[in-house]
Amino acid sequence: MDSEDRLLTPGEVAALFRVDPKTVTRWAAAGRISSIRTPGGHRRFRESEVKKLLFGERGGPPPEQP
Amino acid sequence: MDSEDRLLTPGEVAALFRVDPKTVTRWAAAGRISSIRTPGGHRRFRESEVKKLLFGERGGPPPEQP
DNA sequence: CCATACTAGGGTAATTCGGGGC
DNA sequence: CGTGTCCGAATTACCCTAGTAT
Repeated sequence: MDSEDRLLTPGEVAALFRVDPKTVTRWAAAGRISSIRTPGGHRRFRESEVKKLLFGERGGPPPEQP
Repeated sequence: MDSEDRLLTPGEVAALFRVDPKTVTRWAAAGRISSIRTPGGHRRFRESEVKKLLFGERGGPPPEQP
């Protein structure tokens, strides 16, 4: 019952996708990924959303639910 | 109808935004978030205010309204 | 009153933001 | 069209000690 969506920083997401943090920011600006902004203007991304995109939602996601 | 504004500590708010507790304190100092001070000088934040900022953007707020 | 966890404050390093151009 | 890199500016993260909260 862990429905807690951890928030990741642009650098974290960029490291997962092997891209530049700036590219992640572009995805958020293009609306391709949900983004939460801090009062300071920095973006945070949901780990669930990122993981879903990482697996392309197709091919065979890791069965984390025995 | 829950008008109960629970008070959160800087650490709680920081965990929600995935930032450092010091950063939350800085937001209060900058007037970006309402802060209540304890007689000792520690800050407390309203859960309603924090959640409003958390979902101020778009993403998918879980409406827990049974 | 004692003990533990957390917070305030200042200062410095790292990261992120925004736009522009290739 | 999308990505990586440049710049300057802003925001955030981690270091420390002392005081507060429970």
